[in-house]
Amino acid sequence: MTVAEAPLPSNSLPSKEVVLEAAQRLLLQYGYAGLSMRELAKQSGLAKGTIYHHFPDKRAILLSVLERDIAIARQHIEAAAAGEDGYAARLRRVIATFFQLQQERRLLILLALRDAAGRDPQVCALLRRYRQELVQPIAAIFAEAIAAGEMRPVNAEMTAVSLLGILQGFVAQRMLLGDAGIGDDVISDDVIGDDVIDHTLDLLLCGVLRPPPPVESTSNTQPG
Amino acid sequence: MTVAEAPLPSNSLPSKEVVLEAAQRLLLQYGYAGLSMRELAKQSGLAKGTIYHHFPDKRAILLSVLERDIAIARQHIEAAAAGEDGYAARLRRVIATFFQLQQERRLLILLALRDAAGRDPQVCALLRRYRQELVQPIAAIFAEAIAAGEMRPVNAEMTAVSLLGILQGFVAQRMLLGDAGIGDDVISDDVIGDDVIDHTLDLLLCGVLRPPPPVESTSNTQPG
Amino acid sequence: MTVAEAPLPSNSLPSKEVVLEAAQRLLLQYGYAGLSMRELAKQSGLAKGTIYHHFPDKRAILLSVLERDIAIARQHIEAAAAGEDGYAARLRRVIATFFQLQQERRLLILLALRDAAGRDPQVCALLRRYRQELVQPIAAIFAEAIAAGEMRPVNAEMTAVSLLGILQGFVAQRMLLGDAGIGDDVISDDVIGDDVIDHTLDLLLCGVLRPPPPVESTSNTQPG
Amino acid sequence: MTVAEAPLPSNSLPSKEVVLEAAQRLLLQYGYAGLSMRELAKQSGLAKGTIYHHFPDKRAILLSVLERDIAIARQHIEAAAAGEDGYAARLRRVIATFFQLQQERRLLILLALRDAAGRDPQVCALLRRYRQELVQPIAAIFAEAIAAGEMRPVNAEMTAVSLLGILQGFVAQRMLLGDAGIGDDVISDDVIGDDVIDHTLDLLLCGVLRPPPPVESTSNTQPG
DNA sequence: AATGAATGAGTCTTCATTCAT
DNA sequence: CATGAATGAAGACTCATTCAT
Repeated sequence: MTVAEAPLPSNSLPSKEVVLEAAQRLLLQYGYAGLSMRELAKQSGLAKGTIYHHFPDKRAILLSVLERDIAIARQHIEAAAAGEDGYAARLRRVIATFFQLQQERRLLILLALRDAAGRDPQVCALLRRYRQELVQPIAAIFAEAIAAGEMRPVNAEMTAVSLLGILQGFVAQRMLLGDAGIGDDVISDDVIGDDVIDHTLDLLLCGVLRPPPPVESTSNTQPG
Repeated sequence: MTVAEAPLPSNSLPSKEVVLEAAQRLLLQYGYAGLSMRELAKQSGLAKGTIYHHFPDKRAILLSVLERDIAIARQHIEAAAAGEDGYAARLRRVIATFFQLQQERRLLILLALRDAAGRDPQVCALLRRYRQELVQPIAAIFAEAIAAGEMRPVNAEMTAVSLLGILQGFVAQRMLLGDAGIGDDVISDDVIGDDVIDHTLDLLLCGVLRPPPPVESTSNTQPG
Repeated sequence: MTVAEAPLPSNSLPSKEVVLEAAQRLLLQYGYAGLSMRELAKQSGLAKGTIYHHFPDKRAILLSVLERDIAIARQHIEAAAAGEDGYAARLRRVIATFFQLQQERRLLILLALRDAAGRDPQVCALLRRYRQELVQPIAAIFAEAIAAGEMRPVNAEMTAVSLLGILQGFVAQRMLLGDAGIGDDVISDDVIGDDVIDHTLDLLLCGVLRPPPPVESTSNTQPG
Repeated sequence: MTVAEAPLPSNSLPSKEVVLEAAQRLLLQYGYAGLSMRELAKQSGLAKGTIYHHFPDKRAILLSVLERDIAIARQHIEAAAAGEDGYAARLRRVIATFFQLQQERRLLILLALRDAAGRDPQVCALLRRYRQELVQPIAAIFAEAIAAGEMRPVNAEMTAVSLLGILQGFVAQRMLLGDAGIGDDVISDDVIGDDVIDHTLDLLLCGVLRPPPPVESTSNTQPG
């Protein structure tokens, strides 16, 4: 433990990181109000007091976890949204990345974090930032495509929010249907399959309506 | 206070209902783990012991609230989804009803209820039922429309889940952006406007892609 | 315990009183900061939670103890200060009463209570009231005597404060010199003797200076 | 910060002194039980561990503060009590010095220190010594004056204790009445005025009783 | 049906203290 | 001489729940 720390980088994470890792897992399972410092200490392998050496209080831990998640999520989503290939391909990457993040890092679901978050303005602000940093790169794709004349002039931001809603909906459904229960210790490995990705992209691009019979007009199918 | 309360049976709700009303509000604000029996008693105007006369424990209260919400939600959504008019009109009613329910009854958001729900199989089962009872009537619309040849042969259930996801996404966004914070005492009265409803229906029906030039073939618009 | 509560009035004190009794003893021993709710519960024979059923928090217990002490102290001191006999006799009663209160009820020493009291404006206010209610009846004696021409025109209130200071000084000395230590479980029974009372009254009345060569008799000025 | 601090040895007090200074302030504010090593470290500008380099434990800090206070107090009071001038003048110096010490050094009030002092025999012994070293030089004045026939044969030690009690009483009153609260950060600068000093000396010397109808002059017995 | 006193395990947090560096 | 990570007991206080009335 004291000698040659280099070869064991995974074992000797700085305590602060260990706490954050455990905290994210527990937050996911029990929510903020249900997160017990005692349990967090146990799972971190540290004494209760030690946690308070690194964080002033429970709330600060939530904020730190959120901050970290925001950074990771933005980085991945932005990378997925970028690219010079077609808009459909970029959207597909975003969708796949979202599901993958959910499985690998268990991030984002924190979007749904509502306990106590509801009362704390600082947490609310972070969640808003969180959402904004996800919405923006996706909205940018739509805006570009619309400008390029490849998409209809829909509201780019609303559309991005809609896409994120769809994705979140599938994630929630999977967690709910998971046989082991939400946030179980044993994380079910079943990824959200390609069928869901295909469906989502297809729906987003084309909608549900029959493509208009290419010969005559069907102009009145559009509402509003 | 004790005498002559009989003549007002309609005004003084049965205690059980009073508790459920208060419980729903508190669950919305603080989540399950954050729901305190003491606070529930105070808000119900009853003694703590009295609550235990009506419910065996805290979990039973959650279950009752969920049951009640399920009934109300199903009833409204089913009514909105029914009708002999066009599919677009029925979908529009569903969308509007969802947002309205959210504002009037504050239901549904419980979909996102995650604390302790994660550990309790009975609560999980209820949430699954909840979701199913919302998805089904919506999926039925899609199935009908597809059978009638008015919609493309998409996966009806996935599409219904997608629609619910979009709706939930907008609700979450509104709560997050509300200046008063999530679950605040003063519930912001701003409904989700017609623009959101229009956008959602339009996106769902038509997708984002440019409609193919109505003269020639549009076979290559579908991705994959 | 349930039947015939009358014959055991000392055993079946209402819990609130039991807590206050124990709290006063512990406050005396350890001060406010040193008062442990756990210890208080143990000494009260109640569970920790039960105490919080009767008092909202630790501070409220201090306030209640102070309130009770104020009432008792005022009542005794006022009774001692009243009377139609000579001023010296009344002062002597006040002095004796103060020492007796100290021994029997262990009150007043709370005058010296300084921990956390220092920070809490409400506690400070109570202590000021405490002091005022002791000072006033004593100062009244001096004021009367001065008006009657039986005492020199000294500042009555300052003189009362001075007398209380002397008394407090002897009490502090006795506690400090007590072989068992301050606030020990075994309360030393040695009262502050008549010699101290005599000394105090003599000093207060006559001062230390040699009386000017007496021309006439002044025999009745000296108590005893 | 680490380099070249040597040339300022007078400005950067030895750490031990810094700790004692901070400790005295905090003891005054919060008492012993309320003194937190964390806060002490912060106010000392040192790490918690460093404090334990200078003192074995918290109790030792209290003892050191007391020792230092005793030395300072004795030195000042003895100097004030000494002198070849009249007894009244020497007493007046003692009284003024006491109040001044209280304001400048905030010492002595520790006399009232009761937390944990009550349980620790060593601390009790120190407090007894403290008191003794204050009482003795004052009692000596009385003893001398009595021997010289300038004062009545009162009990010199009891009288000294009485005087200290009066002084302490005024100090307590000032702290209690101070608008800023006991031990506040902003120490109110208002000294106890000359009126209090005059009153105290007058009362001590002459008592409250009417001086017997003066045949000859006794003008020089009254101070001021 | 309703109450409020009572409980003990639980909450988050701070404590004084140790120790390797 | 100095640090900061670490600790486990203790701090005040809340929890869901029980029960006699």
